[in-house]
Amino acid sequence: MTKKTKIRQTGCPVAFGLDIFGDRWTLLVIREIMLRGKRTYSEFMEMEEEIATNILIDRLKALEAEGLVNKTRDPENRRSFLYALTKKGRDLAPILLEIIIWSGAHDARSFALTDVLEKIEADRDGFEHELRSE
Amino acid sequence: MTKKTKIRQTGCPVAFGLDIFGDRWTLLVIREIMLRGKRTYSEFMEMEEEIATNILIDRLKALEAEGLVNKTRDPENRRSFLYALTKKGRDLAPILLEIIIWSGAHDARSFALTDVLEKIEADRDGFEHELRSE
DNA sequence: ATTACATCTTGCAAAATGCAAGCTAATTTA
DNA sequence: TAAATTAGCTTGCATTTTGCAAGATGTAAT
Repeated sequence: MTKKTKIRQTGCPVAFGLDIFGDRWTLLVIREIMLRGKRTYSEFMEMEEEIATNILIDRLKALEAEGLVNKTRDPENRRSFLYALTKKGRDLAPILLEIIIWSGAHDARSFALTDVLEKIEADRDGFEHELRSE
Repeated sequence: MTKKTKIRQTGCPVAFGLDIFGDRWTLLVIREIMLRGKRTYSEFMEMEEEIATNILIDRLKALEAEGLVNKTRDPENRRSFLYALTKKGRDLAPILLEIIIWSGAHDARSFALTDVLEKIEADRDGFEHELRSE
C-alpha cells in the first residue's frame, strides 16, 4: 500500500479528516458501499468512474487500516470478500450527504442521484438514518 | 494552473463535488477563509500545514475559476489582493462542519479547534449560519 | 535610486495516479 | 481430474500531481 503522507497532524479536525479521505477516490468507494450497497472488490470495479485496480486495492487497504471498513470472507462464495462499513465509516454519511446537497445546488447536471436528492430534501434526517443503519 | 483532470463527469453529485474540492489542499484554504478569517495570499501561506507557493496559487486560481472565491485588490494596500468566498463557496460550510464533527468523534487529538467543536455541539444551526454570513 | 513587501513563476525532484499485463487461489466445467 | 473461469490482487512502467527552492514582477515606502 502506498505510504500515505500525513504532514497534517496539526490537531485540526479538517486536516485530520482530509488525511483520511481527502483524495480523489476514497469517498467514491464509500459512496459505492453506502449509497449503492456494493460490497465486493469486483462490484467496486464496476463504478462508472473507472478506478484502476491498484488504486482500488490501495484505498480498500487504507480504509481497513483506518478502521472505516472491515473485510470478511463471503460465506456464500469463498473466493470473494465482503467489505462493510464500520461505525466510523457509516459516520461519514452526513459528509456525503452535504456534498450531495452542495452539488445539487451548484451543478445543473447532477442527474444521476436525483432520486437520492429528492429523498434528502423531503426528509434529511430520515435519509441519513437510513444510510447509517446497516 | 495545473490542468484539472475531470474524468468524473458522470452526473454523480459526489463525484462532481470531489472534482472541485476533492484534493489535499482546497478545503484547507476554504477553512482558512471561513474559520480563521484569512483573506490574503500571505495570510494563507501562514497556515500550519505548510502549503507550497505554487500549490497555493494553483488552488486559489482553481477556486476562482470555479466561482467559489473572488479576488479583488485590497483598497487599503494596493499591492495586496483580497480573496473572499462567494455564495457557492460559503455553501461549503455544512461540509466543513460535518468533517469537523466526524473528526471530533473519531480523533482523540483534535484539539486545535476544540472551541469550534463546542460551539457546534451547543448550537449547530447557529454556528453554520455564522459561518455562512459574510 | 534602493529597499522591502506581496504575489506569483519556474525548474526540477519526489510522490501519487493511471494503464496494461500477469499472477494466485477458489471454484466450476469438460 | 485437467482445463477453464472467477475473484482478488500484484507488478512494472508511463504520466500527472505535488513539493521544494530559487527567482521574477509589480507596488510602495525610504
